[in-house]
Amino acid sequence: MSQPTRERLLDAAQALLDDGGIEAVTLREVGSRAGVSHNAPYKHFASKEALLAAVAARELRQKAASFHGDRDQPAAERLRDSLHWAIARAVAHPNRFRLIYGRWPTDVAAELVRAAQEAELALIGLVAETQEAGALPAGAEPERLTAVLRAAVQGAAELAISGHLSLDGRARPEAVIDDLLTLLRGPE
Amino acid sequence: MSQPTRERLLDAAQALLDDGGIEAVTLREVGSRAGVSHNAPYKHFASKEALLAAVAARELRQKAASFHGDRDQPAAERLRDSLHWAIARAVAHPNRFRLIYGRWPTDVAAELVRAAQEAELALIGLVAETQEAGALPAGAEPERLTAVLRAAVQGAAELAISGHLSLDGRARPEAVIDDLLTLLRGPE
DNA sequence: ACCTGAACACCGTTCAAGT
DNA sequence: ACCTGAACACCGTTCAAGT
Repeated sequence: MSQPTRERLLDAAQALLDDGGIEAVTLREVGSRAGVSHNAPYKHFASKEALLAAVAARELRQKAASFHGDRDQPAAERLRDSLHWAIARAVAHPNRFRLIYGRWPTDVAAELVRAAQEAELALIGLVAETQEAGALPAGAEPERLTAVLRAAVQGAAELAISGHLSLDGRARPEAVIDDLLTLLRGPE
Repeated sequence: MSQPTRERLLDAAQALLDDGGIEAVTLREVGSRAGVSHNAPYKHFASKEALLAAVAARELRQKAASFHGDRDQPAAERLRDSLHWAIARAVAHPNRFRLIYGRWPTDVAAELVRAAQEAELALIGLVAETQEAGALPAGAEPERLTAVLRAAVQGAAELAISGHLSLDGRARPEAVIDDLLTLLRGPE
């Protein structure tokens, strides 16, 4: 109750999103759960879409903040942990994942990309370290190698969430990433 | 006009989806474009969701049908073409792509997975052929190698569509797949 | 500065009725 | 078998008004 209304609105929207998907997020229910009327959100957000964009941006910032890892661990392990963490997060909160990468007007999409930049740069650094440690091909540009890993993580997470990862539905998305890392490490 | 109403409803829904995203698909507009009333769709589909599921299934079947390729080409080229085609299709019709892999009740999701099985099996066969041709690691199980490639394709397409593929937005998703294929081919 | 209640246009769905 | 028009509950958004 001591939280400001804006934060309570964000929390309520996120909880509704997690529980019932995007169509469960109505301003009337958001307002009700935050203890205000159904149009009080308009005093804090320009529209329902702006409220959802704030939820998405908050999730992206939290993702970026978790990309530091133990400095004691080898780079290859930290990289693997980071990629696994991203997948676990997507599987744990699939509707947030869908929200972030869903359909947005261009200006909102640009803001979300900006919120993801910190995590992207941290990942590129981790990939470069792993290359130096000999656990990834040294010849490849870190940016391009990172793009390959990010695409695999994104796709494995989305296929797992939607049930398309394997025909029997038993394949685990983390195993796909482990296979990729093993294959990239090479035969030697 | 000679088309049955059911087909006209599907076409109208797909056109609205392509043009304005999922929120532009209203039964009133679908009916109007198909030349019927706003609730005539209920005589052909149980709900709006069932109509959208039929649009998604149709798109998936078309995807499967395009996975044969020229028998004259080497397997590695056919594989690369198939993966590029899947990405190009997603970029050309991003809202159909989002619809297919979006949030569905479990029974609908299962039906969509079934509609994608044919394409999945064809891809596994193509990967196995490419392994035999020496353009992919021979030691890996074709199913697991296919899962890696599918995840990368899915993720590269989604990141490209949402603008998250690269910070400057100039990276192309097809290049990510080419990089992956080159890396997997190995240093020899 | 922040909130409320009424109102408006729009939507998915149901239902009784029509051919 | 296929379709229509009215009706219902619900939604995002706007607006005048209140503290």
